Amino acid sequence: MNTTQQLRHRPASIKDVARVAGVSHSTVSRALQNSPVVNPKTAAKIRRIARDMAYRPSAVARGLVTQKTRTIGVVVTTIADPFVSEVVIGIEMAANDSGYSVFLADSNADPTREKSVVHSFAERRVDGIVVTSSRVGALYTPLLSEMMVPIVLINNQHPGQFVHSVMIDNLPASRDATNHLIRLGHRRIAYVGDRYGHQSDTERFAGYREALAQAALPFLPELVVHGDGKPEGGALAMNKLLCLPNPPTAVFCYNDMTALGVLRSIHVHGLRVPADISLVGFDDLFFVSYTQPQLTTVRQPMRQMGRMAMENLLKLMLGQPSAESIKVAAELIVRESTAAPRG
Amino acid sequence: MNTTQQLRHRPASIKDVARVAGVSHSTVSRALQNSPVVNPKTAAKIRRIARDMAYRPSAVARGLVTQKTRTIGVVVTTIADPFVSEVVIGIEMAANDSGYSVFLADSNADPTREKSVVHSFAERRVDGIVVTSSRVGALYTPLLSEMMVPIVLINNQHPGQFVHSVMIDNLPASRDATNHLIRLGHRRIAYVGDRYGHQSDTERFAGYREALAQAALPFLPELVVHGDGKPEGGALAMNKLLCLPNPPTAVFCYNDMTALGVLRSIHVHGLRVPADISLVGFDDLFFVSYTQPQLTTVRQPMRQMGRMAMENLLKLMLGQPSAESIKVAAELIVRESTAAPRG
DNA sequence: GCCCAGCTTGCAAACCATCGCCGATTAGAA
DNA sequence: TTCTAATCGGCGATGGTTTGCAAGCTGGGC
Repeated sequence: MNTTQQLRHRPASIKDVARVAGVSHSTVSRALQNSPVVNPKTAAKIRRIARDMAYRPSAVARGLVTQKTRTIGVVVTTIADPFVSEVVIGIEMAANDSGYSVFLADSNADPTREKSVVHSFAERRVDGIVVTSSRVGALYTPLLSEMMVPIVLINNQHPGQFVHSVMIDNLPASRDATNHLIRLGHRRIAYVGDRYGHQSDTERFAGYREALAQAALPFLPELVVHGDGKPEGGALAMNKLLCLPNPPTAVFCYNDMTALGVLRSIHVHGLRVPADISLVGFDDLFFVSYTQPQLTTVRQPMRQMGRMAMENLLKLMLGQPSAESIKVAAELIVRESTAAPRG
Repeated sequence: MNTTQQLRHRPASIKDVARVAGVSHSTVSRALQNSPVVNPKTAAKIRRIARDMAYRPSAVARGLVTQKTRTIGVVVTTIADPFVSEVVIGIEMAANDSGYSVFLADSNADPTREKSVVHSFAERRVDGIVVTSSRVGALYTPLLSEMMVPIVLINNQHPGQFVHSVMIDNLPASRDATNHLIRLGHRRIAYVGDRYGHQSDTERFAGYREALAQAALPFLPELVVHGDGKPEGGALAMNKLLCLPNPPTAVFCYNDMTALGVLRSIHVHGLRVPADISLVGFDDLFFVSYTQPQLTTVRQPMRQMGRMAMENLLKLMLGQPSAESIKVAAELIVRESTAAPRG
């Protein structure tokens, strides 16, 4: 049952390899880095021995001398959010392509956790940080920049010279989505937002208003409600809308998770999508092509955004010039959940 | 735009703190570890100075001398799978509670990636590894054990003294789910599995057969099809079942992702759940309470399983005795997608 | 007034790699 | 044969911590 004894074994060090190969440890180091100064035959021999001994250079020792860990930290509110996990995949793939490993930390939007996450990243001496969080706490950013490490924010912006960002171009995306509903003939279009104060929400809301204004439709404050970016909040918010004396004929949601709850609420009230109410989401998460009906939504290239964030971070870490803020275009995906209003 | 200059700044080292405090660096080290041998007044002073200087001990230097990195590696097929991300949350929370950081790596079930992931974990000198993968490649496990590092597998088992595991108790869970359908009066119950050769699939299939046998129902091979653990595969598999001259009246799926595709396929064919066909999933992912209808499924305590894996790993790393294989019970959650067969 | 015990604190080694610098070996040319 | 230069490889410092050991200082007991 207990295997402690064998597990205590130390991995081979560069000196072990050197001893076996009959050379100094510096030569081993150079040979394994394909340095041109070491004799090809010696190098080949060393490499063979290293392979046979299953030698793996210690990244921790290397990190100590080079002062670079080739490690990045990724902070997310929760990896359980499908949007977040898609982004993380993009980050991780790009990181791996460049030989970086990623530390993952969930903050759960808890200030205490956020603080401890940042501290732990600081102690680990990560070379850079990517933050995917709908909200970058005021308390939080100074902490981050104090580390003197490049940071890239996803779908969030923050003044500060240490902090770059990759964002979806919310305004036109949300304008397009709202326009789509307007063109179908809807006049009472609701907006179900995220919690207050989140930047993406503010921008998407602005796009919604802009589209209404351009179509000379009145803005009706009672048609704007707020969820929590999750299905539960969406359902609750939709319940409110359905209690209105004159409910909306179409609903534009802050994101797909919210739309999922909204859809449920509509069904529970015995109404149908899109016959009674049209519905548009945001993100294009995997499950929205499997809801009944399939959801019309705004696609964010999540993996690509993750990749771009990492590539931006890489430039930052190498001291190369890079864009302070990258905006990426979203795409409206029309599926089955939107139609002309009844009558 | 470019901030290289300031970013090149080095974080304070223990010697910097020592210089300011007018003591040796060893005293600083001891003071910050609350060692009882250092004078309380000196310790307090050192701690204050360290705080003011925003000193963070370097985990990399510490790792080099202690030969422990307080770091674990987590390998997953893909973090985009909601089952996986829930498990990872559990792992991460438990890891954080004990001061461990986690390296995340997606393998995408690609042997080349798997190999490079293991190598990178080896170089990083992780103290332990958790693997959440439906399949632990034959190629893969020897690589892992060669590292001489404790490993915990989730929903997977593999002979080997280095490898422990946390598993859902598939057989009774799947028997219960099938029995639920049998009790409702179904006699033609299909099983939509994962790809061949995955252990969970084999066990869930066994539970299904056992329930049929106990109820003296015939086993009908044509009612067993295989997806890929994802919605796409589920939809394809269900299409096949619906082409049968005598299609099933109920379907038990390997997992919820598969069930999502199955549900879609049923709708596309103009049939309804549960009126025409009953449907049972497995996992209880967040979205199955938001499908139409809400899915009856088998709940796996995913976060808890992640936590247990980490706690088991912790014991292993400390050389404490620990269970080789932990089985956790699943729970059938009856919702709206199951009913008595028509007629 | 002296010795010794017991607190504190400092010294130095060790962990494992990288890399600048210098010395040694060898080959080639004069 | 000897000198030069090129090629190859070793020495040792370095990075930031932990920790065993030794030494310094203080104060108490005789």
